Amino acid sequence: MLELKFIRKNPEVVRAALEKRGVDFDLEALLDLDDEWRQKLFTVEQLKSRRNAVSEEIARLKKTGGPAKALITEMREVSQQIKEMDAEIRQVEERLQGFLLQLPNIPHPLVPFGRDEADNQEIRSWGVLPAFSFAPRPHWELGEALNIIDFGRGSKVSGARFSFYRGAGARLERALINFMLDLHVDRHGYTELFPPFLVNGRSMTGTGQLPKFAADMYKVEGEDYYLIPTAEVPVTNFLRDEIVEADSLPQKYVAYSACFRAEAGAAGRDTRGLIRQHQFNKVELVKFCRPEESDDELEMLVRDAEEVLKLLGLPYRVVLLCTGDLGFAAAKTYDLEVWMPYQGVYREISSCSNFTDFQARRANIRYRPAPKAKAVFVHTLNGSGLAVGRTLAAILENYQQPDGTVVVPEVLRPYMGGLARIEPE
RNA sequence: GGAGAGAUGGCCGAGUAGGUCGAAGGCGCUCGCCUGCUAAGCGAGUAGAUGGGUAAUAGCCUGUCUCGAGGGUUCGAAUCCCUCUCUCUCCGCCA
Repeated sequence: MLELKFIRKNPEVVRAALEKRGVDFDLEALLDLDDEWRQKLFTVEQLKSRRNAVSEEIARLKKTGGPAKALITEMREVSQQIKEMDAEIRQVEERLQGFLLQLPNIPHPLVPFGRDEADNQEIRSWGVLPAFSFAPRPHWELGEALNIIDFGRGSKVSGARFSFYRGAGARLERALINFMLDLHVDRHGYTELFPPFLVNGRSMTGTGQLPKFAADMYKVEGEDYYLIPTAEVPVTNFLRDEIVEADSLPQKYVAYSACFRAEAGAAGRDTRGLIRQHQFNKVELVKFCRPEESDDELEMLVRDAEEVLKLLGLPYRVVLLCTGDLGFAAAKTYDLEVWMPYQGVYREISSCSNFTDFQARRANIRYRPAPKAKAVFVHTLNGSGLAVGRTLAAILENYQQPDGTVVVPEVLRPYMGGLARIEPE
């Protein structure tokens, strides 16, 4: 959410941001509404001021036995007016709030202009693409042949885009989660959280999923519970409505969670394999920091996520999203894309964003720069570190052998009971 | 799920026969004084949000709202009524 005052004073900045994003938004309507709101507010506050003054006067008169009758009658009238105006103002505020919640964040100045993902900028790449003496197979074939992933039973038990991991597959998934958590906790200094997987509507609004993206999420029927699409939601809302200690910043958290996505509108894309599932596992990194730190913190966040891929020996590249591809709440985003040999493309495996104060304003997370100073909004950042299902898929494809077995990356073996190679059972 | 108790400022905690209560007191914090240092002591200050005015960021003046949330009664509500949420205790159930 942007600050109303900021929009009021810098409408051209907001307009330019919307244009860069290619977003259609009726800024004029918002500004008109703001005008209307302030006018009404001023009028009703004058009435209230009078009522407060006269009420005191009445109290005084009653004490001294003076005549208060006429005043009371008059105030009855005024109170009625106030009630009506308050109702009007509430309506205007609701509409105003509706507008504000739909307004995306302003892109960081360094974000390249572009229409869609084709205009994203490659920043750097790492690793040597594996050379195969045979045609590399897709991870879903490998997974089924090795009997470590079961898509058929997943759709029987739940539906399309659900799956079971089995045997070494289940263990590999778990190994990846533990490996990532350990890395970020022990080496990168994050504090581990294990969050709730169901959150309330207020939390979803805090991070920006609601009200705009309700269709992408699962909701528990009849209750104010949503299945989280990412641990970003519970972890960012961890500090909601709080004023945190200045010297506690930056605060860095890492959390494993299952993630649930309805993926409305994605039908037909990536129908096979682990790439796009309704439920998947992810290890998420979340940071809260001072505004002046967030640029650097984003760079460090990306490095922390990259480290996972390096240690796993998976080739990847880092891409800076252009204005048109940038997410609703993000000011700047780097995607990490891992090499997928079967399709011969890089696929997103992590998305690392600086949300500046956009989420913090919605979620009301602040800190005091100095002991007596006014509390200001922190900056929030997050990034996958990494999406586990996609990582497992990448391992299967990159580490596959001519005989269909898959070599387990060195760093995961301690987590796999020493297993060095996955063979069919 | 059942029964009961509670929700007040950064924290603790007064305040219910409705009217100078945005709120006593304490702690904490800030500034100053005092003091070889530290501690103690003394004095002053110390909620947030928001509209308007003024001021080239600070600040200052002024209005409004906020005592869990929402609604109601009333000229006037922290105080009365209704609904909801959360917390605690006991019971039940359960991993």
